Amino acid sequence: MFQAMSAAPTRADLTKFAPIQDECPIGEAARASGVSAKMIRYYETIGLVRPVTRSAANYRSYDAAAIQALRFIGRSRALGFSMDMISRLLALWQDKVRSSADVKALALQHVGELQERIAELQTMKAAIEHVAEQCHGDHRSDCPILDELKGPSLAPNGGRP
Amino acid sequence: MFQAMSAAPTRADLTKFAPIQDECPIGEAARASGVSAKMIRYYETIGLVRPVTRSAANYRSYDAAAIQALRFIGRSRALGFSMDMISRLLALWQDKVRSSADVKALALQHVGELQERIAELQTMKAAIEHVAEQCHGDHRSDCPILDELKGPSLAPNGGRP
DNA sequence: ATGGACCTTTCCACGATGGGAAGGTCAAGG
DNA sequence: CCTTGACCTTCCCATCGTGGAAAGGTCCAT
Repeated sequence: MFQAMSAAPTRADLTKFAPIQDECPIGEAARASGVSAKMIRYYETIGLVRPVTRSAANYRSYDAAAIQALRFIGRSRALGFSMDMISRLLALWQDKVRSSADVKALALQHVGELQERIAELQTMKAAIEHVAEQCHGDHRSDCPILDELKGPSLAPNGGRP
Repeated sequence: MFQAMSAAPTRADLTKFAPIQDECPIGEAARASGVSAKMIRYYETIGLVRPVTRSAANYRSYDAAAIQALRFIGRSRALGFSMDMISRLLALWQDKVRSSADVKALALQHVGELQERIAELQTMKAAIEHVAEQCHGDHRSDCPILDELKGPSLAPNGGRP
């Protein structure tokens, strides 16, 4: 990569990033995609994105397509998709003959998982709010919140009547 | 610990757990508290709970108070409290002269954090549901969900008119 | 005395992210 | 030409809470 020169290439020519193809180093790709350089490298090591070409100085070089893939990942992360799902979404995205049904199924699965987590958190919140309501919340030490956390007191006689 | 014997103790006496004090090894404490043995050891290493006494064979020995503390932690975890908050809750619990106001403040802070996370997840969920609604979800490949993830297409002229 | 259930420590892994060190490279300006 | 500062590279470590597994010691019942 990095251009096929007809004359003998100078050192600068070899190490520079080719503006012809809109290639840029990782920092710029990070800014353009909203994904940190750290994460871009990480996504590469776990195989979420394909390794990009390197400059003569071993710098990663990103073209517009690579940057768009990173942006795709970034937005997917922001919507809470797991790495695993993102990997599948990326595959669908790049598959010209995908069915939108497959994409929708993934999205709805994620919605379901989000709803599950929301319900869990709401259950926690409601439980805490419930006991907190009954806590006078003043200088006194007795506290239904701590009683709730302590759990059912162990019957001293072992439960026998 | 493990009893002060008046006569010369036999080896069995030294290694056995004292039933007088209701002391038990970690497995039983785990069953009794609902916290895994693994986690009990972890809580000890991070200083969340005080190291318990050991038998002559170096086995951890839990009494009723220790088990109740573990149960307290387990229930707090189940309500989503962070280790840090649990540490403060434990301190309040064991503080005879606490103010219930302090407990309530912690609880309400946690409620606020839960609400924040719930709102985040709900935002994600709503965004996905919104685009998913517009996806026909059939054999065709064009898909507003992927369009959303892809993000705003880069203007080919760089945004200039 | 043997076997199986238990205990001990230590190390590794996850998912996703950040921090930092040590060393190479690039571009601009003196 | 050389320096400087911004950038790149790899590698290691930490997070948080949990689990798994290895390697070795103990306990108890048969």
